[in-house]
Amino acid sequence: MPQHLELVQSLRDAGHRLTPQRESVLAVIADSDGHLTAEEILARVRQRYPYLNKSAVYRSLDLLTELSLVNQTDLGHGRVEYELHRHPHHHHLICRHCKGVQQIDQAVMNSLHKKLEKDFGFHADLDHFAIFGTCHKCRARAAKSAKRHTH
Amino acid sequence: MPQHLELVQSLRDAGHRLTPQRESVLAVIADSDGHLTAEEILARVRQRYPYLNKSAVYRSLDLLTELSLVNQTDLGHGRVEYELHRHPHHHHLICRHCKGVQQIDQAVMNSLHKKLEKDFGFHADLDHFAIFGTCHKCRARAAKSAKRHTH
DNA sequence: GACCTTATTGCAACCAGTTGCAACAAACAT
DNA sequence: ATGTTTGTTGCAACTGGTTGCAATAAGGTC
Repeated sequence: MPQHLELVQSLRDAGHRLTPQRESVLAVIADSDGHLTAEEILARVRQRYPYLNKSAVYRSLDLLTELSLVNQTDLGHGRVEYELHRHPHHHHLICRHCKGVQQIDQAVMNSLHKKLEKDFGFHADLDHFAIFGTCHKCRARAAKSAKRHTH
Repeated sequence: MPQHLELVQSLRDAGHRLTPQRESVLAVIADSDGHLTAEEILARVRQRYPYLNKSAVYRSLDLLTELSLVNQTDLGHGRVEYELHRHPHHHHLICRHCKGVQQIDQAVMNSLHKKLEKDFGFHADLDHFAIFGTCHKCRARAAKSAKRHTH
């Protein structure tokens, strides 16, 4: 069974209706292996199904995210990026200063994930996480110019 | 020395100009102990300094965040919330289903923080983190209705 | 197949936040 | 004090995303 039909089945099993809009959005995401913005998804869907409103795209994406079929990631580019929820995941370290993005492995989160599960019964969506901070290059640069708290 | 003057000093030490706009924004945040939205900040600043544009507020907040004087948190309320960067921090577990927010202690992040520092030289802003996922109540509920992948 | 219920869509107005650019003013030098 | 430099602001237009509501259509029932 093609992947997106399997996903469509998850949708229906969860009690949601299958509309051509939703099916197209899901198919486009399943066909792509990278991140897609909502605008890209809208454009691609319209190639095969031109009757699509942007509200429907956003609403579909929110639903698919809620069902854990899709990941939403804000990499600080001013728009959210969407992709199929896959295993294993990776995460992103994003520098607030130089805007650089560095990919890191899922494994880094394993112990945190377990801890949240154990201590709080909370199932965290730690797949495809965006962590903001300062990369080692920018830290060195900042240390020079900052003479704070030395008075 | 009052707190916000100390913060003002950090601004100047980092090579930025001190404008009445920035000073007012910082003073308002330093005066409040909870989260403030940009709109609330704008309204409060205008009580003491009416000549303030919303762009200046957002630009000030971005700068203050970059200097680690302020935290920005997206708790899923549709707008970002701002507050003074304080120690020790806390974090939030936010349920995507019931939208419930649960506060957890900074300590949960300690080992992750150290690992990112050690392995990647990355200084993560893990203070005031928002972690989305599913709380234990909603997990139980979801397990019932989802018959996915059982075919 | 026709009917009914109610989830979903399209639309247009809206909201939070961003941007390009000309006008302005902090900080520094004279 | 005055002038110069250049970082910062105000403004208005814009962007990505959301919302309320009437119209539509998916999926179930007979």
